[in-house]
Amino acid sequence: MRRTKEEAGITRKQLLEAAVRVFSEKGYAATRLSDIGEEAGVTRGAIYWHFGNKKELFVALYKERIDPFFNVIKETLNEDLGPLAKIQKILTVFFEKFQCDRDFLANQHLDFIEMKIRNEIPEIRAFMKEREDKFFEILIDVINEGIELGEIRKDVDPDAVTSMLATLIAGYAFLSARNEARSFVIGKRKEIVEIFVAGIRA
Amino acid sequence: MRRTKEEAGITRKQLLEAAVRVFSEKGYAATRLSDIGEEAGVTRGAIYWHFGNKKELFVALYKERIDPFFNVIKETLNEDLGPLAKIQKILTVFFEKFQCDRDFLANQHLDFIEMKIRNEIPEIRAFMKEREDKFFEILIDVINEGIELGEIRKDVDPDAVTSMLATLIAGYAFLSARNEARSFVIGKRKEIVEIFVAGIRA
DNA sequence: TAACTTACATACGTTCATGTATGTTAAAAT
DNA sequence: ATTTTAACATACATGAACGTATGTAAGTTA
Repeated sequence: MRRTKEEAGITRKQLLEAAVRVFSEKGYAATRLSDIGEEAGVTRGAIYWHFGNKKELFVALYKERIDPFFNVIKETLNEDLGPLAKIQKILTVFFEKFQCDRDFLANQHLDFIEMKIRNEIPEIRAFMKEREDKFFEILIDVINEGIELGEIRKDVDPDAVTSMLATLIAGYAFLSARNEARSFVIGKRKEIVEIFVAGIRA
Repeated sequence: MRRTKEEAGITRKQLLEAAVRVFSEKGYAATRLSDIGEEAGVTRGAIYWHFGNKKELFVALYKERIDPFFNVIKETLNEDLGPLAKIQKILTVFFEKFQCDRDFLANQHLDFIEMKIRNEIPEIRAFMKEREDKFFEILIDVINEGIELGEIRKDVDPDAVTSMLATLIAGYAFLSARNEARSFVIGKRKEIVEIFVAGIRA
């Protein structure tokens, strides 16, 4: 039964992918390691071999998945666009990701779950905070730039704009995750972005 | 040990109150009925007597708690205000409630939990959808009124405004629930409302 | 090719929460 | 006053999931 290193790597990946699906469907506490094993076509033995235990599987998963999430922002910021257009695009891209990329959605769902077990795994807390802080920092810079260029109202608080962006993303993610058989909120993403932009445009 | 009917009613209430606290702290799967019992100063026996089992306890709790939630909106809508001011106030009241009223936040937390166990309890789904649909209907009317009165831009989609409102509420609730040691998003609620209103004002 | 190790599978023990069955006491009912 | 029953507490049975210990066959190294 002994697999090659390459094959073992594949199993590991399959386990992580299975874990995203099961965790995001059932939540952390309610998923059994046997569920994940079945999804991946192996037994729990494989999980204990690769990750040690349930908690560490989750942490590994979380760390692996969260960076691509933030990279969406980085990529958008590197494009050749004005500050306001960048802000607009970030929201748009996020919303579209939530709608199209089911894996991405499941990933965000993990964040909700993580909320619950955050107390159990303080390690994740710091990990997440670091990235969020950086995200906020960069966005505030962009908004300030927009204000200087006269694209964004001078009387808005950059912190507030960033906060609102975070609120919209979190809210949309939550409503998407509920997936209330195409709740019509999901269909209005373009218009929501428009209203947001109208609210800060100079 | 036999209590009077009055005393039994009190125990029931205390059980529900304990349940909100424990469920919202630990999540559905991770809370033990003994936890709730301890919080309420009784044993699990009392829970089984009053509610039958864990699932039905949650359903009872959810149904009892969700109506006051929507009543916040109703009350605001009955006030003597213009359409735009009503919309603004609804958001403001929600945000303030989330910040000040811990019980209110806990209720919203129940909604997060419900999301995950929804498949197990289809009964709740219809219950919730009914109320949300009504909420949306009323709001759309208010927005249309605002458009007719010239308070709100003629070119915004009332559905979109309502969706955005729901998104902001869900997002703010989520970020409040995370309670990231007063994440500064929470402090920007006034400004977020202002930006939203600016985005739809005629 | 023999010895060793990897990558799992299988079997086992233990914990722990649920639900149920039964016990108990005091309030209602008669 | 006695009987009944409501409102729990206690004890128990069941099962599920975790983690661990052990088995094992195939790769890897010497």
